[in-house]
Amino acid sequence: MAKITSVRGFRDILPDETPKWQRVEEKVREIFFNFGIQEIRIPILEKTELFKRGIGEATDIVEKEMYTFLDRGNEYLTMRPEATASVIRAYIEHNLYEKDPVAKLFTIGPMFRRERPQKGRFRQFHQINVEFLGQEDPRIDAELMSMLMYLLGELGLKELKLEINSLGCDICRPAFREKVTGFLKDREGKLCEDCRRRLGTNPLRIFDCKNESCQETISGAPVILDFICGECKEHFEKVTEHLEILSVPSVINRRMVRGLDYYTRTAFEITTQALGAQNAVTGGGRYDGLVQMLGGPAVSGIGFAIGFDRLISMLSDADEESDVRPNIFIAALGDEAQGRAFFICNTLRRAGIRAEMDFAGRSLKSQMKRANKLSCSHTLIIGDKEIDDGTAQLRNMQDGTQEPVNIQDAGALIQIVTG
RNA sequence: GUGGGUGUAGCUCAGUUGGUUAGAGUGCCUGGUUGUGGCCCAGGAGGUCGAGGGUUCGAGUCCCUUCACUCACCCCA
Repeated sequence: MAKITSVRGFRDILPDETPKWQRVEEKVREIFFNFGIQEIRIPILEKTELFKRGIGEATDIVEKEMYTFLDRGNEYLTMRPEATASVIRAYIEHNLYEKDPVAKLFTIGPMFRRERPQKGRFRQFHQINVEFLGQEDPRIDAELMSMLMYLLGELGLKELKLEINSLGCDICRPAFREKVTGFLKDREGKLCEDCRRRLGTNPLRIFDCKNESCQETISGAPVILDFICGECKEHFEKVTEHLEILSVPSVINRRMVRGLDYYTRTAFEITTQALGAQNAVTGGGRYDGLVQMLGGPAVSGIGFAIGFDRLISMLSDADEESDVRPNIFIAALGDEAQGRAFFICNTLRRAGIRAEMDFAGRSLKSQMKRANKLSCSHTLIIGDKEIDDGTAQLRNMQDGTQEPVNIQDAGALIQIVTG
């Protein structure tokens, strides 16, 4: 029979790697708890309309990357390409703002985008997502980024670069957009094919183009920071000011724009050299109009998404500490001893001790080898001799010492093992 | 969607100008002790050489097609 493989861009995370994921998740939860961020769990499938309206029809994500299908109920559904829209949808749907105008939420889970896979990019990938809703104060922006840098630092990441920019608001961005479009229209011939297309769809993205000629052209273009309105300007200044107060190093990247339409004012990105071409570990920003756009009240918001897979790939394998909890292997010789071992093994597990045994009737030597491989702290040896006198040999695998223990007395055994 | 690279044992990889039975290391199993792990030694299992077609007396090796993986563009986390 031919093997069935996983779907392209969808991968298995094998037992060797899962402890790393668990450790990161544990740390993340701990830090979020201290910052008062609560978990929300949202569905993987949403109505397609949610993302069209939330992320923007003209974005690459919606235009060509979503897993969208017609459900049997004749309704278009989409596997979520990001979490923010869903979190906001839930926030509105359950009237969470009536209960508490301020909400700090996180969610962790898989996202789906049908892109060509490469290093740090999968079709199913995982994000750690945080949304702060109902607070417009620039100190919130600073706090959010500060926490993020702290979190990544705690996880052991080094040489992170926090880049920030302001994208303006509904009032000042359209005017700026026109300015840029006008400027570039005059120089259209110097732009690459993609950028000429962007000129009509999303001209601000041209700032991100890596093509040299485009960069040269755009270098003379107006920059959004020079055009944002007074309020946006003040907001941005306060953000940088409070980042400094918290000693969070950041650089202003006047050309950074983001690929999702909902961002307003503060936009940021954290990059690292360690990831290859897909160098963004985290991206985020403010989205003051999104809640309303999705049918909710006028509530402002800011959030970010950490690329979980990318984060994991940056963590060295070396700093993974091995589990030192007590761990016993029960080596049994003969049918009767095996029966005995079966009972003891399961009793120990219920008493909170990790216990393993072998059912294949292997030689003692082979069972010892297995105990060693599983890095067991102890091995309990039960054979005919032990059945006869009601004791078993308990071997300490570190120093090789052995002592007899009463196999009827599980309590005494547990005591020795847990030391 | 576009371009480059790579497909040989569970894993990491050798394999010469095309030549007989395709190798190594590691992992796995067994033995070296009648009931004792790590180190060492010996043996064993494990491969449709990604798939399909072609050239040839003969293909892992050359050619074509295709698929997968991978890196980059694009875009993003």
